Amino acid sequence: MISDYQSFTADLQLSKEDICRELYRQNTDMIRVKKEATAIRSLARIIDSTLRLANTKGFHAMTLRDLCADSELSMGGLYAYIRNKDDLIHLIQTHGFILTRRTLLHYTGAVTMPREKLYEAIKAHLFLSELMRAWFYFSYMEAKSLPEDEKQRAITMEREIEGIFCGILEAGISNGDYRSDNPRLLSSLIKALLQDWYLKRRKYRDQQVDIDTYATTILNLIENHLIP
Amino acid sequence: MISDYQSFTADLQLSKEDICRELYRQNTDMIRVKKEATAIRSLARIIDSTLRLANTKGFHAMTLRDLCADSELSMGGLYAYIRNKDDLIHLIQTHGFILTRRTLLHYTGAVTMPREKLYEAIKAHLFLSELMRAWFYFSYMEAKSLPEDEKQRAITMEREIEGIFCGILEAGISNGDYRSDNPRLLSSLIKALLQDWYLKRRKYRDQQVDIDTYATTILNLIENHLIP
DNA sequence: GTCTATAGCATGATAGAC
DNA sequence: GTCTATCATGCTATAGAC
Repeated sequence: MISDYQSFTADLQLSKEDICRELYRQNTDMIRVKKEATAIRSLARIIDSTLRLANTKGFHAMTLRDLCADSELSMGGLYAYIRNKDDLIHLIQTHGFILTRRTLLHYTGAVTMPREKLYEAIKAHLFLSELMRAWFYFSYMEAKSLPEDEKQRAITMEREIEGIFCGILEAGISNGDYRSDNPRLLSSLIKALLQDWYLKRRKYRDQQVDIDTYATTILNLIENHLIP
Repeated sequence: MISDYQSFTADLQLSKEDICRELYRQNTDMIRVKKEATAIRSLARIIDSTLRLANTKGFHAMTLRDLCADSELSMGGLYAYIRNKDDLIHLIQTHGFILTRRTLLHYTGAVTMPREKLYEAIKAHLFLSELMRAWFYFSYMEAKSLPEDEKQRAITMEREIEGIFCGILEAGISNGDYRSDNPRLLSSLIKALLQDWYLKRRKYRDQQVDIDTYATTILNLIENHLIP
């Protein structure tokens, strides 16, 4: 169970290194660097820089020269890790998918009561998107210009997440916690609210709304609607 | 007062031509075509094509050759209307601002009771974004890569809209219609829900949720929260 | 007022030295 | 394993014919 954002951050051994190791091993075909240690270090830098630059000017507007400058690699060096610009997208998306799937399932799997579970799912998604804001932002903003296979992967992931929320609402309706309503529509609305947190992060910072307040506000909004 | 989407569409004389005429007259410095009638016709085509292409592949990825092909102008012809690619953004943004401001003020100005006014504002925004979906989508997605002055204009417009909703909620709280709460945060959440309608249009089409249902769902969500 | 042709430049990608 | 140097492409923007 998650108590608040502080404890979540401590809990989740974010260990970017672990994920980069997995990334490296999954992509030995396109990565031509054989020494794992250096490869992992470079991959982390490449992903980091790409996310930063792409989120500022857009992925297409970001040139590979920009990326090389920011990640402190040469053009030749970069091309040891990717075959072309689209491979960058693949690396980044895979990296985010692994972490998101792992985290959401872990935290919602630990609870069974619908109301409690809804709160856990909201917090897990929100907190994760806070920690990985750059990835969530990238993934949302570049979705429309992804290569076709990546687009499909992204849609599947989206459905999976909305399915989690929808399942919780359905369970709550059938066990009488919630009144009868359209769970699919409501889970879409919850998702929209969760997304606004990382899409319009600055707005909430200006309003001095903190993440725990945001989580409870969403929960209250939904519960006041579903519990007469 | 707006009754439903059908009547709204009929009401609003969308007359793109009127707006293009205004656009033309406001931008005689950069438009080198002197015959108003042809200029207006071309402007409408240019804006239309730009929105379509930019929303598919992104504004930066859209080349001016793409645009010329789609709008049936030559490169030289196009450059009679703009000085550079950024001028396209200016045209499009101005065009949307004029229409949005005009519509929202018109429909919310006609009502005074907060609860009624909230419903009108939700409908006006939602219906407008449905009619002008391409513009709203463009404006949201390209916001981060706008030239600095355009970015400021966009932020001002955003604030104006959120201010309208916030004002309504505050009025409702102080006249006792709503219980006391954080109106600024709530108006941000309302905005997020309104945005999801045009950002994820396909999702709601797949769910077979129509626009009038969406409007009442948002209203109910907020009222169930604010009216105990 | 609109066209075709082209200048000038920045980009993605590669070859080959170290 | 990483670098510098270079190629081919495709872009924005303009010049000049009609």
